[in-house]
Amino acid sequence: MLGTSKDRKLKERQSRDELILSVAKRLLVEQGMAGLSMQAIADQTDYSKGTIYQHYGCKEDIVAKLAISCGESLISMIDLALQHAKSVRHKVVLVSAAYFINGQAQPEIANLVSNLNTPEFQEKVSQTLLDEFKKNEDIIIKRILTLFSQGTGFDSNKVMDAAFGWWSMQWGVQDILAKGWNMQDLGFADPVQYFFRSLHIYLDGLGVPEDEACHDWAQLRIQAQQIFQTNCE
Amino acid sequence: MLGTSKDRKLKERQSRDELILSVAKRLLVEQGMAGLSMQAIADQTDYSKGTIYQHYGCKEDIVAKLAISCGESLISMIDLALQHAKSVRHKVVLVSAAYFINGQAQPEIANLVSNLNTPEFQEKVSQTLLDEFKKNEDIIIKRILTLFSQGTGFDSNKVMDAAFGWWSMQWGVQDILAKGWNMQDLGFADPVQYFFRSLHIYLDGLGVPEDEACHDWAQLRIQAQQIFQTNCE
DNA sequence: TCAGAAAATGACGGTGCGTCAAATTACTAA
DNA sequence: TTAGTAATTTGACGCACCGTCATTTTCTGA
Repeated sequence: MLGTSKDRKLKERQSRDELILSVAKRLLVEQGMAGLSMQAIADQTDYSKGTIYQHYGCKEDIVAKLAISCGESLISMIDLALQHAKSVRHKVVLVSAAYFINGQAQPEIANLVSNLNTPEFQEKVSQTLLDEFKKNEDIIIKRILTLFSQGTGFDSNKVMDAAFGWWSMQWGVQDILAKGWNMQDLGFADPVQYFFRSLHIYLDGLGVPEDEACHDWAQLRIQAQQIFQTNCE
Repeated sequence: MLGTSKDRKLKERQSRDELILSVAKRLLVEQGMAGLSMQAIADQTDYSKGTIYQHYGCKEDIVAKLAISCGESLISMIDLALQHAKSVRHKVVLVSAAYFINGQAQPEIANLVSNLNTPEFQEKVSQTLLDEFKKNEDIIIKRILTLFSQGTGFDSNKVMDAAFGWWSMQWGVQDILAKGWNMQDLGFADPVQYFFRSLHIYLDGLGVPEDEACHDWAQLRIQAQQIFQTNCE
C-alpha cells in the first residue's frame, strides 16, 4: 500500500513533467523563444510558477530538455539510416537526410540546438542536462567516424578529415535553414537541394564511390521517410 | 557662423557615437552579451540612458552596428585576398583565411553575427541596420559567385553549387568556433586545420586545379596576414 | 478526526528595457 | 546683458520577466 501511494505520486509527477514540456513546446512553436516564459508555462499548465520550478531550475533547462529529446529522435533516425543503406555514400546521404527530416518535423525545436552552444545559455543550464546534450553530439560524431572508417580504406587521418568536413557542412546548412536566412534573395531557391549537391561534390573529392541510389533529393526524401517512418507517425 | 555651430554639434554627436560603440564593444569583450546592458553603457559613458537611446533605439541596434562594421572589415580583407591571389584555389582559400583572421582579431564581435539571424533579434533591430547587415552578406556571396565563375569554366549551375558548398562549410566552422564547441573532446584538436583540409577536399571534388601555394595553413596564415596587414595594424 | 509532513502557491526583490515629463543647457534677438 | 525659446539631457517610472521562499493548502497515516 505504501508503494502504491509513492507510485501514484511518481506517475503524477511524470505526467506533469510531460505537460510542462508539451506546453513549453507549444509556446515555442507559437511565439518563439521570446514567448517562452516560466510565467506563461505556469499559466497554461494551471500550476504555479513555484511548481514549475520544482521540475526545472530555469527556463534554459526546459529548452535543453526539448533539444535533448529532439537529438535522441535524430540519433534513432541516424541509426535506421546506417542499418538500411549499403554503400558509404548512401549512408552519408541518408544521415544528412535524417537531419533535414527531423528538422522539418519539429523545426522550432531543432533550431534551438544552436542556442544551447552559446556561453550565455551554458552559464544557466544545469550541468547534468548540458552533459546529456553533449553526449548526444558525441554519439553522432562517433557514428560518422565509424561510418567513414568502414568500407572506405581511409586511414584514420582521412577519416577525421572526412567527418569534420561533413560535420561543418551539415551544421552550416542547418544553421542557414534554422535562421531562415533568406537564401532566395541571394539566388538559392532550395538550400536543401544545393546542400545535397555540395555534399556529393565533397564525397567526390574524398573519393567515396558513386551510388545512383541516392543522387536525387526528391527521391531520397521518400526513401528516407519510409525508413524513418517509425519515428514519424 | 551658423554652419560652424551645426558642424560642431555633428562632430560631438559622432564622437559620442564612437564612444558608445567602443564602450559597448568593451563590455561585450569583458562580460559577453549578458553584460551588455543599456544602463551599463550609460554608466560607463557618463551619459544617461535617455541619451544613449537617442543614438540607438535598442540594444540590438548597437549589436547590429558592431556586427556590420566587423563585416565591412571582412569584406575589405576579402577584396585584398581576391586581388592578391592568382589561382581560383588560392583565392578561395585566402577568402576563408580572411574569415578566420578577422574572427580572431575580434572574436566577440565576429561571434555576434550568428545572433543577428535569429528571429528574436530581427524583431527588435531596426530595419535600416538589418538591411545594411544583409547587404554585406550579399556582397560577400556575390564575390564568391564571381570568383567561381571566372577561370573555372563552370556553368552557372555549378558556380552556384560551388558557392553554396563553400558558404555552408565556412559558416559551419565559423559557428563551431564561435560557440567554443569543444572539438577537442570529440578528437579534433585544431578545427581550423581540419577545415582547410576539408575545403581542399571539396575543391578537389569540384575539379578546381591544385595550387601548392596554399596547402599549408601555418604558411598561409603568415601569407594572409601580410596581405591583410593594412587592416590589422 | 487530527497532527505533522509534503507540496503548491504567489507575493516579493531584483534586473533590465524603453518612455517621457521635467530639468538643464544652448541659442537668439532685443 | 538678459529674457525668452528651442534643443538636449536626465532619471524616475511602468512594464515584463526571473527565481525565491514564507505562507497556505493538501495529503497521509495513526
